[in-house]
Amino acid sequence: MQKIRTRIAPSPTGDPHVGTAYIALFNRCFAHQHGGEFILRIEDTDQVRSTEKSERDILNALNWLGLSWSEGPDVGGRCAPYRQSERSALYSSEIVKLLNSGHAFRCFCTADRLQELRTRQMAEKVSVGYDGHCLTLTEEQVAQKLNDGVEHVIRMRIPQSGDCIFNDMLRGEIRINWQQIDMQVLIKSDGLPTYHFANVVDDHHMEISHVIRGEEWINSTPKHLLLYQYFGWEPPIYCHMPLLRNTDKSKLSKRKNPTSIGYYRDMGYLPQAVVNYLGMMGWTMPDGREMFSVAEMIDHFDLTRVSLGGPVFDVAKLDWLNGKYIRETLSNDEFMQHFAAWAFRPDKINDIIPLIKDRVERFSDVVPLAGFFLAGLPEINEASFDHKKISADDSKKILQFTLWYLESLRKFDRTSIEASCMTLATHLDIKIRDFLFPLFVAISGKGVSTSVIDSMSILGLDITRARIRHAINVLGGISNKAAKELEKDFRDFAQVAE
RNA sequence: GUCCCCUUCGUCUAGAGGCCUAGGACACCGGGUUUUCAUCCCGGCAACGGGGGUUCGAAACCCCCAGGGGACGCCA
Repeated sequence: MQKIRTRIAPSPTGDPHVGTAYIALFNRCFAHQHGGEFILRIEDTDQVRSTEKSERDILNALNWLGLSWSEGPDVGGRCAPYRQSERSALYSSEIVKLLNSGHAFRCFCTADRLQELRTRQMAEKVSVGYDGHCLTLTEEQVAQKLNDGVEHVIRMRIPQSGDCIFNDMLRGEIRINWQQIDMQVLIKSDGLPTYHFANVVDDHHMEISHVIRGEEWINSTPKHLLLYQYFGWEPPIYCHMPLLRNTDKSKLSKRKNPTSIGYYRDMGYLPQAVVNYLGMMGWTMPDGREMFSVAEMIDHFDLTRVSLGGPVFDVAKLDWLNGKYIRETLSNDEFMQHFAAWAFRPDKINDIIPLIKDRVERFSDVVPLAGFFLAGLPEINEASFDHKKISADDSKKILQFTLWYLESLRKFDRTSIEASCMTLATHLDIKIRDFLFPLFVAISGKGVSTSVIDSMSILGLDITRARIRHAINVLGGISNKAAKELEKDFRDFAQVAE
């Protein structure tokens, strides 16, 4: 039997997401249970959004959770490189095969034409997709355009009729009509492959035997299968996992939930508790045990026993589990060590000391002054926001705008946070000291504390976001209607600011 | 809108046609232990989306409907 190899293929375009960890966990368990290998590949074909920092953060986060891999960009391996941006030569040589066999074609359509086409299809209520315009080009026309250096992409051909039938490990037979499938772009005009192309080429060359991924990919599986067929390669076995959900059942998102693994680390969760919790999303130990390690999970794992209803990520249950781990698995000594390592991270403490030193007369002043750096959500209520100039509604608006603005920052540091607050205060025509008041309350729990801008940069975006959101909720939250108006306001402002 | 996937307590889930009067856990409520609180222990509340079949028998199999979710990018 072929060796089992699975992979996690994150895209370094944002914070390390718990959904990534969830899929990584199941891939790793499946591979290891069968004596196979679990590898990590970075899918950074989006030049605009991919960042080195994000890649670093994702690797760190997965390592923190103990979800290690045997091959990857950091550890190498026989299929190196493991970063798609370093595999361009391979994609270039592979795409030529499809071009030569006629399974792929060059498309010179402009973004404008495509947009117009999409709009028309929407209006006519037919399914949207590429109309095959460039398929009619003669060889001479194509040669001419290439000669003229016209920007273009490469698309794949799709059968006109019939069904694509494939088997999903969990869901059985899935049948999708080819007419539903668009002539997917394989190579973008920047010369880099799209996910669909790079993914298939790499999975083949990296000998991936089982593709375990989120169910959001079901509809594009026909394209992937077709590529395997065009190349004459044997496709992997597919397994589409259910998606983690918000409380309202929508796909887990940072707008509604803390989704960053960094948040759980900074809030003082134990990595083994977080992984354990992810392991009980869609899966249970055969004996019903709820507390188990990854090693125990691997011993008893059965991928086909995954249940398909999208599990709601319930922080309350995670809290219970984490408490259980702290109480039942840590000795007093281990508790001390873990707590100290968490609370006194040198980088963090080094930044905090200068903020409090001038304000301290005795060491006993430190906790009242800096305790909020180590706390979760501050204990605040509506009255905490009483202010002679800033109303509760003003506070909500300031908090929400700040949150949106901070989330759009490429870099979350002192300087950019300060600049953001200044810009927003000016725009809202509020004095900066008044503007910062609700932020002081949201972040430190009090109207007076160490510099709130420094505090936010030390706490990091994950915790800052959670506290600001908590403050908005304490103030009664924002109704859908109000949110719409605020969003419009903010968009107008953001345009001016740019 | 089109297509695809899904559907057991509020939430995570057990359930492979008779062991189901549907089990466990979180949350919630009540009680006990504890100088308080928490922990811990005991108890309670609470679900098979609806309708048709198949079968001696359906939570489980089939069909229809409804609801939820996802996809429809030169994002992944």
